[in-house]
Amino acid sequence: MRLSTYRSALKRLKALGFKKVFSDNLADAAGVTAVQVRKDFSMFGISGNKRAGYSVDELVVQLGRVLGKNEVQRVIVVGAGRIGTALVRYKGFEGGGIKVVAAFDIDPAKFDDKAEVPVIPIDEVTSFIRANGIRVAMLAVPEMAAQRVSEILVAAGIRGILNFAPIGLRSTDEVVVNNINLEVELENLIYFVNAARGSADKGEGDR
Amino acid sequence: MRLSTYRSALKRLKALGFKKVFSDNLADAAGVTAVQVRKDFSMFGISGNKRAGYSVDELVVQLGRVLGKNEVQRVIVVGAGRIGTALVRYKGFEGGGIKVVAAFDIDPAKFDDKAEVPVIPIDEVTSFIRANGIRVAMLAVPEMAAQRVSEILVAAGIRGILNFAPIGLRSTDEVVVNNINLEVELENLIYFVNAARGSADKGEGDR
DNA sequence: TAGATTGTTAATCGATTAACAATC
DNA sequence: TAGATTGTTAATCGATTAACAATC
Repeated sequence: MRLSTYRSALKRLKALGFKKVFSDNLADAAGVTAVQVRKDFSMFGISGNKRAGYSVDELVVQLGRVLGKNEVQRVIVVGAGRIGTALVRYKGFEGGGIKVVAAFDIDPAKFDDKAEVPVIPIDEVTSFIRANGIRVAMLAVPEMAAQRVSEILVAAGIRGILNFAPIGLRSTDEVVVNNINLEVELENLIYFVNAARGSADKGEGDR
Repeated sequence: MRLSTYRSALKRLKALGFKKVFSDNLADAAGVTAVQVRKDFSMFGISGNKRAGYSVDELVVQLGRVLGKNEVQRVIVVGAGRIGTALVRYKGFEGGGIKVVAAFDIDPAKFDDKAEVPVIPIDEVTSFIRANGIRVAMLAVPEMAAQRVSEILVAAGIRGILNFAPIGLRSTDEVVVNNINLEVELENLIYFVNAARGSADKGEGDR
């Protein structure tokens, strides 16, 4: 599913002043081929104009529709360590209709009720999720805690987890998990770099 | 290329006390099927024992060999903001033969020569890369700077970039790029969560 | 031996690409 | 009209899975 990637690329093209885009502009910006763009769009009923490509503004709306961007998505961050804090402050979410509404931690030294994004005791995460109808969480707790915390989140009603703990959590019927394991990503990259060094193999960085 | 994922899963199993693993242990831990594990292994000439699976210690060595883990990989972090700092301090790299040797930033307030991982002026990144033969960098600078900085890195000799800036950099003959766009990852997850809500569709988090 | 497991060959599935018709 | 572009059908490619032989 590359629609989010297209949306991200489209925002950049729009910032550059594009009013219309052709499938190969988007392909370039997203790192795929023009045919892939058109095929992906047609699968979601997004269509352009034969000779004039796609209107940027219309495309923003159409991608937003498919991706459920009509309303702001409220998410929480669990674990207010360095990665958790970076996620709370991440600028890239702001323009994208994603709002981090709270962070949770076990360490009292990190609690902060007054902050723009409050840091709340982890004990209160279940009631917070229920009271606010939160469905998506970013998980940035230590490896040891990840499994247990994720179970608590799912029990409370979380249906999607973006997991930064270095332990592959599994998607189930109840929850969709997207794992980002930084060591795996970096190690994989190093593998391709080394492979490229030896052979004339070009190699591409995963995903 | 899932070998890094297997290696990560294997380390966890080892920590749990496993001396031997079967392909389905690894499959479980890595989130794939047992046949995929065996096929992947056989493609890289990694073999086990018919009735006794794989010796954990031997497998560690064999995966290490393929992944080039005989020597410590030295990497740099470019951009010492919140994400950059989180990467510098990331615990998960330590056990994995990856060492962050320096961070770079443009802001003098962040410079720190004495730190365990020094923060060095970005002006010195080219000479540092050349002097130390660094080949891999993690890029965590603002979107605006990402393209330009990446060109500087490649010119200096970097051959692999793990890019956290929200702009898709392209792999070329000179450099392998692995992009991690947090907004795209999260938005994609939200899409699957919403899809699962409506239909009985289960959905899986990309990659 | 019977059962469990690896490793491989062939079949299936899904995704990408090639080719091209439609049309602005 | 000619040329550029979309959208789709069919062909290709690669990856996953099914089936099973080998063997500890």
